[in-house]
Amino acid sequence: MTVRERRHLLIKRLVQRERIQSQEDLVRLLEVEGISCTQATLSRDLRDLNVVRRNTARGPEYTLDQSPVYIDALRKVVGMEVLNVRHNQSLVVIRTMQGRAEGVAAFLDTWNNQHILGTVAGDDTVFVAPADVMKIAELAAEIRALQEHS
Amino acid sequence: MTVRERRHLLIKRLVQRERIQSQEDLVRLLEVEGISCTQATLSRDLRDLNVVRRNTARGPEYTLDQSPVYIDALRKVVGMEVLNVRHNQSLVVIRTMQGRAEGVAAFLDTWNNQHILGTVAGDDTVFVAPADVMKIAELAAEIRALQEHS
DNA sequence: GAAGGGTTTGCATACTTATGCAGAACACCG
DNA sequence: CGGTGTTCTGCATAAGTATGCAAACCCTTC
Repeated sequence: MTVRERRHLLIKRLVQRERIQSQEDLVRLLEVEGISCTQATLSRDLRDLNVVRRNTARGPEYTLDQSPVYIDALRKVVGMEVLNVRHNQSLVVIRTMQGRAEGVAAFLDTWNNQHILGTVAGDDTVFVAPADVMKIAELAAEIRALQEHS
Repeated sequence: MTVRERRHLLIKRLVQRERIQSQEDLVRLLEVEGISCTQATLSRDLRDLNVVRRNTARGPEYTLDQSPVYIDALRKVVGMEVLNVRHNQSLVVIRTMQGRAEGVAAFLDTWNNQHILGTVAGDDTVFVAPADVMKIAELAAEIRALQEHS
């Protein structure tokens, strides 16, 4: 294991456990752990490690960028709840497990898919309004694709 | 609607549709849309709107910070799949809907909860190893709390 | 519509992060 | 080992972001 790899491991740990508000903060924390490097190196490390600087109520804070992880897990879970996906000329209708429609709709709403205008959920049925009725088959296919990941 | 609110709406739209690599980029895009302001104002807006600068393969890029949204949606969905949560002195055992254990475990793994050491999933059962057996009741309670959101 | 109090903004600049470049460290080979 | 190509790092500094302060703006109330 190279110096760089060891440093990366430690950065990942620190970033999850400590509140790090700047790269200089991190330089100091690493120093305490016996690893020394400059801010310039960390700038590159953080880029490579996919660490983002988010703005929390308590000021800036570096954290691992987890959205890609979350969305994958979500797809997995949601995919299992979807029983079938059908559509007519203007609406996609999703049948889900009993009581799961709301959860599936919540996912679709945050999915941020440009083809989705909006959703409404009953108990085991979700209506999805397409942004463009001409692309409705395409949208249905994208939703069906969710099932393939489960 | 105030100038500020209008600008915020537009920022949210732009940030989703365009590739914005710096606040100066955004100043220019807003200008095109007929809204003019300085970088300083945007710095404050982006903080307030919870926009983060992530490092993509194509360089820095501003996007809405969606992890809090995703995690909420996830909790909602996962909460519904959990039937009950019990524990002994060293393990938390979650019973889920048939076939849902894997999804629940995937969530727990990405949940990034310090009390969780690891998980294994069967078909309708998840075993959760606590980081510290002394805090196991606490961990079980946190997992149970997931159900309350659904 | 003037006074008063809170909010928003731009300016100037402090602070923070990113990067070109040159040298150091490393890895691979003969 | 010694040579050679690659990766990594620090330095100096460019590029980008945040912020104190004063002025502008925007409500409310009279």
